[in-house]
Amino acid sequence: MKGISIKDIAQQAGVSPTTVSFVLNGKGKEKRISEQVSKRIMKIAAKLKYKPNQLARGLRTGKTKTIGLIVEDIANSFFANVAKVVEDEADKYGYKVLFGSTEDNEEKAKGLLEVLRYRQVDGYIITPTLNLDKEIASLQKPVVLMDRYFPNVEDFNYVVVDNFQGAYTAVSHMVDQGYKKIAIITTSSTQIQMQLRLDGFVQALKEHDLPAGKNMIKRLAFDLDRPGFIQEITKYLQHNTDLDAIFFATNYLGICGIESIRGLKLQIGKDLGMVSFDDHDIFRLHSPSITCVAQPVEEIGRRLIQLLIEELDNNSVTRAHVVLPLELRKRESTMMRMK
Amino acid sequence: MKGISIKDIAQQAGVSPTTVSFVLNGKGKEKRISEQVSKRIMKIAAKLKYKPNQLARGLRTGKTKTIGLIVEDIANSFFANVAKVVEDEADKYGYKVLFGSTEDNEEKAKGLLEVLRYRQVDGYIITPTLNLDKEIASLQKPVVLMDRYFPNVEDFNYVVVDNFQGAYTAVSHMVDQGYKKIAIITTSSTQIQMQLRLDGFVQALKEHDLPAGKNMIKRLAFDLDRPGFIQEITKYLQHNTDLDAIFFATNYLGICGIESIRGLKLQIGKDLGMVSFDDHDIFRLHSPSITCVAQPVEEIGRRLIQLLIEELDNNSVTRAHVVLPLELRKRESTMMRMK
DNA sequence: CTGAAAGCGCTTACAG
DNA sequence: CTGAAAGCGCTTACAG
Repeated sequence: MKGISIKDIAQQAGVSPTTVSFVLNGKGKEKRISEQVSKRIMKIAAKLKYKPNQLARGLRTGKTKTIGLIVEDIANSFFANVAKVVEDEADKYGYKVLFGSTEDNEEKAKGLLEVLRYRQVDGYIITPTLNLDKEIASLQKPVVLMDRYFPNVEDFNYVVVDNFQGAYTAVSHMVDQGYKKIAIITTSSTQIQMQLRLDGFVQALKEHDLPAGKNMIKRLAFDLDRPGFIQEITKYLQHNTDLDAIFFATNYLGICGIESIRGLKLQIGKDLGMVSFDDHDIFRLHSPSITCVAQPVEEIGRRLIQLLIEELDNNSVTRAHVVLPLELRKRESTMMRMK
Repeated sequence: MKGISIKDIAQQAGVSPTTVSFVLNGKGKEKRISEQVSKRIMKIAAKLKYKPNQLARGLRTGKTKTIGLIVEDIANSFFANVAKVVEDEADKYGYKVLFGSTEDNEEKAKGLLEVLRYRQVDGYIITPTLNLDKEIASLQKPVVLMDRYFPNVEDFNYVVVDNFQGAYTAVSHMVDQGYKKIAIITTSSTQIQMQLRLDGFVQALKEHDLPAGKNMIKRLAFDLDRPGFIQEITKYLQHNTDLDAIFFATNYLGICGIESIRGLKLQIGKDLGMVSFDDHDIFRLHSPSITCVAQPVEEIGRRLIQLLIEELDNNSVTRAHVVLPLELRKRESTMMRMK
């Protein structure tokens, strides 16, 4: 059970632990340890397969080389894909990732922050829930927000996508394709990313002089389960038979939307056009395939780590607000309008 | 930056750090600390929002309350879903999860083990790559394997599914549905879980007196990317036009299979039946929907943590080999045979 | 060129 | 009933 410690090496090399520490941390030259001694120490360390105890090091230095990643739901493909990139990128800098899912629940998020805090993580990547700004501000460590941010708080780094532009682009594309009565199905969340998607939707309708009244906007409680979403969407579609296209504000709404529309025996693209926010394997493979505005997952992950590492390494406190564009992926669900 | 330590509380309470430690660890009674003192300490700790430094505690006790989770690919929906359950379950016992993806690459896996080891994780859940048994055996901490195991090594706990039965069931179902020339598309991996799926496939064919020759088995290099898989599958199908059904041995092969078959303008279910190992949102939503044998993700996650915690808490060293059944989900891809 | 010593924040065996 | 002290394995300011 007991591992090799610096003491063991010191003993075998006939020097002090101090010297071993210097050499192993590459400070041999700086501290003017003789070549001989350095080599001897290195050799012994290698032979014994010495691995520094990160706990002890962390306790002493205050650095754990660990990043806390808080997402909404690690099982959701968007977050899982970002997590993968984050993991890879963090690894390049010697950091490991502790993760947790909030389910977008405030209390769960606070619990996660608390746990990560007393595990002394060096920095955080956080998909915040509502009202989490105070908690985050008290973290005293580098933080980068993802997916959403606090519109009233300038003081956090973040990497998000241009939700307004994404929604606007999606809806304009539908208009170009000949759809005229376009509704949005979104969640009841008042968070900024959802608000901006709604704003982009409304703006696009207005600019094209299309009806943008209340019944073109359907908000669903975001704590429903899949059958609940499907039921609600189905009901809405049944009561609004004059619609000719739907913009779904998240990928899971889009997926539930497909099931709802098919349940009603309507043909996607022909009877009812659709675009979803956020891509998903399903959208590419479904027939008809589903048009979407896709998030640049790779770049999101890379920028998150890049910002975090910058602050971690340089101790610089630059505030960066990164807003990445979305990409419209035109597919069959908006290509089959019979006009 | 500096947090509240046990010393601060001791000072304010006018007692020693020892006493504070006893009280805060619920050993007040056992150590016969007076009610008065205990209450005073608790109150001060609460007021100061004291959080024990896990690093220091870990250094002293050798326990970090951290589990290392090594999967093949956290972005793959199966592993992402298991990770979610593992996270939730671990949380119930006060454990956090450090994760990493191996890409089924031996060297990457070894690197991960090394990192987790010197971060002193208390236990491991590992999706092993080939030849990782020596490394794992040297871990000196509780380990539970998932998804696959080492057939020659009895000494590890594991939670897997009954791959043989799953493949056998899938193929038998196809036979029942009237398909007669059934091929398997699998990877070139020689790992046990893939071998058993192949064995189950062959066994089912033999029992039904169906051709089970070499050209009914297509193995693909597992390091191909998506277009590579699609190209290879397409080529295989073009050269074997007499097949009437395919069993795909993993969900990503199934997904690529859908694309390949559609690229060839064949109708799934009618021209070519298909079943995939492992369910996926896509299979449920695709039209036609895709029959699969599904893994019990929830139960896998629960059993993994249960086994690990058992060993962690009781220090018991029971060897448990859990083999869970798969569930055949009959869908349209095996329902449309014209006979 | 090298080392003794202090200290990070805990826990626990020992002493009284 | 309570506390002084040692120690987990490191790093680093200080001394020589």
